[in-house]
Amino acid sequence: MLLVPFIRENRAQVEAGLKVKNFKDIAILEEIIIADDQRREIQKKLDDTLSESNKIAKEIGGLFKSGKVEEANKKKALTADLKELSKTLSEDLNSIQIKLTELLLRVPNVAHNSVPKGNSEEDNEIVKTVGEIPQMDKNALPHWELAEKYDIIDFKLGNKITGAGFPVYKGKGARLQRALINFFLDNATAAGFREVQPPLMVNEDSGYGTGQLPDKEGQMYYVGEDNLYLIPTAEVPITNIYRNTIVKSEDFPIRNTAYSQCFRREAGSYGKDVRGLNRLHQFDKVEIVVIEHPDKSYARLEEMNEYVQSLLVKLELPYRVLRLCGGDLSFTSALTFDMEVYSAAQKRWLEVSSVSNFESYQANRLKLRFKDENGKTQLAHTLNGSALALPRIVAALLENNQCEQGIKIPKALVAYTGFEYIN
RNA sequence: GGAGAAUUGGCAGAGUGGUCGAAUGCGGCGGUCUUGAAAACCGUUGAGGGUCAUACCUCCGGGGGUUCGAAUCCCUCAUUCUCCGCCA
Repeated sequence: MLLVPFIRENRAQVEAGLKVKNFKDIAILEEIIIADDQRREIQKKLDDTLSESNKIAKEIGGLFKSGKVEEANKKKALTADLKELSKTLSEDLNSIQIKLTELLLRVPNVAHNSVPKGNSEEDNEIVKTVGEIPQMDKNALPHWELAEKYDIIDFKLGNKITGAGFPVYKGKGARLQRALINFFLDNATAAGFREVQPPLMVNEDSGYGTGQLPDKEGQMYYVGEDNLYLIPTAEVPITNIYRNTIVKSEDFPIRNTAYSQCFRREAGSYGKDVRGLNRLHQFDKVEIVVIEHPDKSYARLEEMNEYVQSLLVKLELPYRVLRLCGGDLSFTSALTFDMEVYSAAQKRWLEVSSVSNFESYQANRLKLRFKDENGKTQLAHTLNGSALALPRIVAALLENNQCEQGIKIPKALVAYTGFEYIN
C-alpha cells in the first residue's frame, strides 16, 4: 500500500509508474487525496471535541476533590453534547478511514523506472541467456514420463491419496527432493542468510501483512475451523516476523531464508501448464527474504539476482533472466526479475524463480520501520525471491539430463543425493 | 478440551476510577569527572495522528461497553503460566 504523503509529494512519478503497469484508474489518486483531506478535517474536529471534554472532566475531578459536589454535577450536563458530537465524529472518522484504506488497497505498487512497458509476458525483456540449449533426440521423454519410467514421482498415487497436483515422490525421487532442499539451504546460509523454519499456517493479520489478503484470498487454502491459511510461500511467515516492528538500521541488511512446503489452490489453471510438475497444489521451495534500507534495496536486488543465478549455474541448467514488463509485474512489486530454466523435452522455458523489490509497499502494510540517521522512523524496503522452487528444477533436471544410463545428477548435487544416476 | 491466575514502555516491575503516557530499577543515548576506560553524578530516552513549529488528540494484549472521567470496573477474543484430561 502506498503512503498518502508519498502520493501527494510525488504525483507525477506515481502516475508514470502506474501507467507503466497499465493501471487504468489513475483518477483514484484524486479520490484518495480528497478522502485524506476529509480524514484530516474530521480528525481535527474530533480532537478539538475530545480536548474540550477532557478539560471539563478534569475540572469536575477537581471540584469533587474540593467537595463542591453540586457544582460538579452541574458541569456534567455540559459534556452531554460533546459526547454526542464526538461519537458521531469518531464514527465518521472510522468510515472515512475504511474508505481511504479501501481506495489505497486498489492502487498497485509503482513500477521502478527501469521497468519496460508492455502488456504480457511477450513483452518481458530478456536480460541474458546462459548455457547451451540441449538438443535432444526424437525419443526424448517429458519429465512426467521419465518420472513413471524410473518410478520416482507418482502422480496417480497422489490422485488417489489426495487429488490432482499432490504427487508422491518415491525412492530416488524423494531423495532428490531432500538433496535439493539441503543444497539450496546450504548455499543460502553460505551467502549470509539466516535459516528459519516458519509455521506453514498463518493467521489473517499475516495474510494482510504481505498482501495475500484480501485480493488473493481464493488462492490460499483456508482452514475455517481455526481461521488460518496454508502458506502459498514462505515469504508470508518470514516477512511477517517483522510485522509491527522497528528494526535497527545497523542490522541492515536483514537476510532470512527458509525451506517450506507451499500450498496453492491454483484455481483457474489448466492444460499444458499443469501437466506433470509444471504446476502443483503442494510443492517445495526455499525462499530468501531481505529487509533493507531504502537507499540500498536495489543493490541488494542485484545481489539476490546474482545469487539465484549462481544456483542455476551449479546445477548446470541453461537459463535466462527476464526483466518483467509493466503488464506482467505483480501488484505489489516495483521491479522483478524472473529466472527461467529450459526444459528440453517440453521445449519451453519454465519459471523457477522470481526476485522482487517491493520497496516500502509491503512494509507499509506490515508497519515495518527503522530509525534513520536523523532518528526519524521510516518504512524499510522488503525484497524476496525463490532460491529455488523445486518442481520445475526437477522437471528440467530429468528432461535435460536423460541419457542411456538414466538421469545424470549434476556434480554439485551428487554429494547431496549420494548417487550419480537415477536408473 | 476443563478449572484457575496473568498480559503495563527495549527489559524488569509499580500503579484498582480523577492532574498517569504511566513510579522505580536495568539497559540505550548525551554530558561532567578521567591520560583513557570503569565507577560515580547530571540530563535524556515509546509509537501514531496533527502543526511551519507549538498546542492538541489517540494508544497500558485485541475488540466492545459503563462513567463527566478507565491502565484501573464490565463483556468478549487472543496469548502466557499452573493444575486436570488427551497426546506425537
